[in-house]
Parts: sequence; structure tokens; C-alpha cells
Amino acid sequence: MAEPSPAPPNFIRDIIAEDVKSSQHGGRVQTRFPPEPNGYLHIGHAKAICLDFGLADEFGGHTNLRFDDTNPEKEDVEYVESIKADVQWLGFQWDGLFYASDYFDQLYEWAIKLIKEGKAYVDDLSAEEIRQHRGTLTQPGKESPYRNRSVEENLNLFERMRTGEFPDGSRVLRAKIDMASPNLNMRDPVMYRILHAEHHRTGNKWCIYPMYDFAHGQSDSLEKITHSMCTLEFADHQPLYNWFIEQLGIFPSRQIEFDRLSLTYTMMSKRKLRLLVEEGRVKGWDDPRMPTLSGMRRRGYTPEAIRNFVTAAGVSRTNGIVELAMLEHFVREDLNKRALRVMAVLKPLKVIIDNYPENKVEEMDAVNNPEDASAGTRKVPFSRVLYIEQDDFREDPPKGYFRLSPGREVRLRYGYFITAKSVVKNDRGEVVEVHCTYDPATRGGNAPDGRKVKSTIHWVSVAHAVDAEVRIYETLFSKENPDEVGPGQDFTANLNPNSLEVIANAKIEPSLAKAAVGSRYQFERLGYFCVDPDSKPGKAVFSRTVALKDTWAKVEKKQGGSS
RNA sequence: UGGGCCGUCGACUAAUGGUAGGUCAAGUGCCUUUGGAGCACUUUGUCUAGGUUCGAAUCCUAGCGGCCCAGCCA
Repeated sequence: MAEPSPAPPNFIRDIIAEDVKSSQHGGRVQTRFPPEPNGYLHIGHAKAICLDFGLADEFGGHTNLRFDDTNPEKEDVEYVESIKADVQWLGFQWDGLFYASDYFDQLYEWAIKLIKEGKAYVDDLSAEEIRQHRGTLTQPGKESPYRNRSVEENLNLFERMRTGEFPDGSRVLRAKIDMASPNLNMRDPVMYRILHAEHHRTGNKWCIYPMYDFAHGQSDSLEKITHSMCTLEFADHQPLYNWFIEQLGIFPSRQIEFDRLSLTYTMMSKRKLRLLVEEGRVKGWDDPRMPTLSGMRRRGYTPEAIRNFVTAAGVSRTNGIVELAMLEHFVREDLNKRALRVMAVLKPLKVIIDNYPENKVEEMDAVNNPEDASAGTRKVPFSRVLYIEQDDFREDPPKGYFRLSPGREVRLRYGYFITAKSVVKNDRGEVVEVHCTYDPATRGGNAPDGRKVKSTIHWVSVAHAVDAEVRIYETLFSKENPDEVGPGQDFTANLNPNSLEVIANAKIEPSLAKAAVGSRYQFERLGYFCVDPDSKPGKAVFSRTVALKDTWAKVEKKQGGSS
């Protein structure tokens, strides 16, 4: 397993360190991770989770998991359960588990307090009228005609909003701040709206629900959150966040914004990810091509790899896009240390060793993990007829090709040196069999005479091979930025038509027949693979997590491009 | 001629007025029973123009460029 990378310095840690040093809140550090349960967590959330939990942990603090469930129309228990599972899978355990809906009573009392102080009012304007009164980015807004109602009338109306007398959209409660503010969030923001909707936790107790802005800061405050991290787009909300806390005179949580994590060849928009799921462009939220934590888990990514990646990517306020290659590096780095090596042939080509006895079977010793001696060894059956990878034989080898070709000797990993002698072709002229001879003195792959061979290739005995389905994934989108589209197109135009390749009859070594769902292996020379839940007894299904770095592919590509 | 945030190698990120460093990517070499892994080395950067200062990536001003904001979403 990869060592946890030391976290590089960042501005949020600096802020917290300073606060601790100057004994703000007695040096106490309390954070929270506040997802809305309206979708599955993705790698962008992993960054927030690592920050919220990681920084609190560094300073001996605590972290709450709080569901920001103020919009019953979009939320569901399915999502809260998946979020809990994903946070734990990532390796974190919350101290307190809360819901914004836990605070609905308190929030309601605070709204009344603001009404009594003349700082909030019930507005009868329609949504459309409110929008028109708000003004524009460059022009100030206009005050609502209902802005100066009496406290008594506001109290009366707000109470009747709560008891369900009015239909959805007919009235809202607004904070009385400043319709001319250059910050649109301060132009009398809506605090409560009427929503006759059943909430996944409070049922039908409420028909008015607080807006994010009237819930988040106070929730932080109630939990005595000292450092409230959120993404950059909320920076404009900070004055409002502070305004409510100040007006209410409650615990002064501090909001700190950081940049979202963006990755090339994918996207983090929950709305768009949901669309992919609903339109069947992927198989579900946990499709291995999705940037969701459940998708990555199914694909074989490890929590350690994701955490190391997120840490290495760092945190700032710059709106960057991290290359997918960086994520893949951390996945390989971790899997290299923990994955057991096995041999599997994806595109089989028969090799017949003409001078090897017809019915002989030898059990060859193979190392399970060269990075970890404690992983031990296993026996792999060897016989006269084998499968090798089609790519590992060329009748007419290009320059720089080291693998099997007529007259050339290569090593079969943990087997023997073999030399290709002749080929058998089908009607279409394709090579379907390669006839070879082997050198009995090279058993196990060692040449007693010190003879060197330029290549070692993997193989599976035909008589012992087990069939398996292997799914090869490419990026879900073919553009680094999927949102870069032509006129009249949307991001689905950039979906990669080749993002999934199914190999129905790969040949795997017999030790793999009993592989457990979720277990991860390195198929030697090919990549890392994970046993998919779609596996059935007798037919394992593997997902390729990530390919190994392929130097030959790079050389070949370069030669092809230059000639 | 609204407000806010932000510009450092190809990507991400450090340097807190004093040596522009790290990771990924790319390249070169070594090694190798995975063309894997590993090891060593190398290339490329402070948006521009002024200013302050003994000294500026850092502070100031202007310009240029990017992102966010006009939900009764979060």
C-alpha cells in the first residue's frame, strides 16, 4: 500500500494553524462535511471530505457529517445511505451525524426573532416579480411594496404560511437588508419558501422550508463549527452567512472557500451525471466509467489511492483542471504494492510447442507479488498447447519489436524459452497457430548458459484456462473538457463511443476461477483488474481499473506517426 | 460602463519582501524473468506595463485574461 503522502502546505491549514496559535475558540477545531442528499458522491466531494476530516484530524479536532436537507423535492434516503457508505469507504468516521432538518424548529424561532426586530418580512410578490425587483448585475433592485409591513402583520402571515394556509409560491419570508447592494445575495434574500412536499425525515410536519442561506450558517453555528470549508462559488454568500450569524448573535463560525476539483475527460456536475444515469448512457451511478466514488470503487480504485491523489492535487483558489494521468498514477502506485499478479490472455492466439510431450503437465512456480514477499508463490499449469496474446506475435516484426516472431526466441514467464518455427493461417490469411520449440534446459525461465532473451511474455495453458469476461474502459468523454461543444450541441456529443469494450472470452489462469467480487489483481503486462459484481459462478467478470504503463505502445505510436 | 475571486513549468501546487522547489506528464540513460516496477539524470515557468524597495512571484497602480453571481436549488 502506498504511504500516505505528506500533505503539502495550503492556505486553509495556515488559517487554522493561526487560529489555534492565537487560541481562537480555545484552540478548538471543529469542521463538518455538509452534502445535500440529492445524488451520489464523486471525486470532487472526496477533496472536500479529505479537507474537512483531514484538517480537523491534524489539529486534534472533530468533524461532523451533516446532511444539508432543506429541499425535500430533490432529496432521498437512498442518497443519504450511499453518502454514509462512501465517506466510510474513503476511510473517515464522523463524530456527530446531523441533518439541517434537525434544526427546523430552531430556524423557525430565529425567523420570528428577525421578524420581531424588523429584519425580515413576508413578501406576496410572485417569483417572477421578485426576480424583476432584484435588478440586474449592473443595476440596483427595487424594494417590494410589501417590504414595510408591520411586525404584527408579518408575524401573522408567517405563522399562517407555516400552518399551510397558502399555496406553494404565493409568499416568501425575506430578510430586509439592502436592495441596492452590489452583492445580489444581499438584496433581501429569501429565507423561507412554501413547499407542500413530504420531507424524507420530517414527513409532513413542515410546509415551509428554509433556504440554504438561512440554514447553513446557523447549522454551522449550532454545531460550534470553527472552520466551515466550502467551494468558491459560495464566496459571494459569505457576507450573508455572516449577516445572519451577527443579527442572531450566535456562535461565529467562519466560512473559508476553496476551489473545486476538476479532472480532465470527465465532469463533476451532479445534474449532468444524473442525466447520464437517467438516459442510460451509463449503467448507473456506480458505472466504472463514472467519476463517482461508487463507480471508482467498482472499477477497483482504492480509497488510499484517491486520498493520496486528492492530497497531491492540493488546494487553492485558482480553478484549475487536474490531468486524469495524475489520478491514474496514484492508482497504479497503490495497486502496484498490493495487487496479486496473475496471468490472463485477453486476445488469445494458440501456441503449440511441437517438441513438448503430448500429455505432460508441469506445475510452474509463480511469484504472487514481487513487491511483497509475504504474498508467496503459486503453481501455474504448463502444457504443450498454450494461449498467448495476439499482440505478442508478429509474423513480420517492425523495428524495435522484441516479442515472438518467426525464428526469434522469447521467454514464457515462469515457463521455458521458446522459438517460433512456423505459423498456421485461416482462410482470411490470419495467423491462428504458432508452432514453436522449447528448450528443456530453461525450465522456470532461466537459461543455464546465461543466454539472454529480449522479451518475456505471459501465457495460459489451453487445457487449464478458465473463460472470463473482461471489460476495458476508456475515458467516458473523448474531450479533455466535455463541455466544449459546437453550436446546438450539449456535453453528450462528447461521449466517447469506445468507452466500454467487452471481451467475452478472455482466458485466465485457473487460480482465478474462485476470485471474490471486489478483489483486485494485476494481469501481468496488461494492467490492474477488479472482479465485478456482475460475476456469476463459472464466469467471472473483470473490470480493467487502469492499464500498466506501456512503453512499447508509446514507441509504436511514435514510429507510426513519423513514418 | 456592478460586485467578488483568481493568474507561477504542458497539468497541479510550494516559496508568508531574500536560492523559483515538489508531484504528474514528457525525454534520456541504467537495470529487469512484467517493454511492469525501480533508480539516476534532463527539459520547460512567475500574464503585461509601470511603481515602491538594497532586493518583488510576493506589496501598490493600471491593463490583459479566466472563473463565479440576477433559483422560492445547494
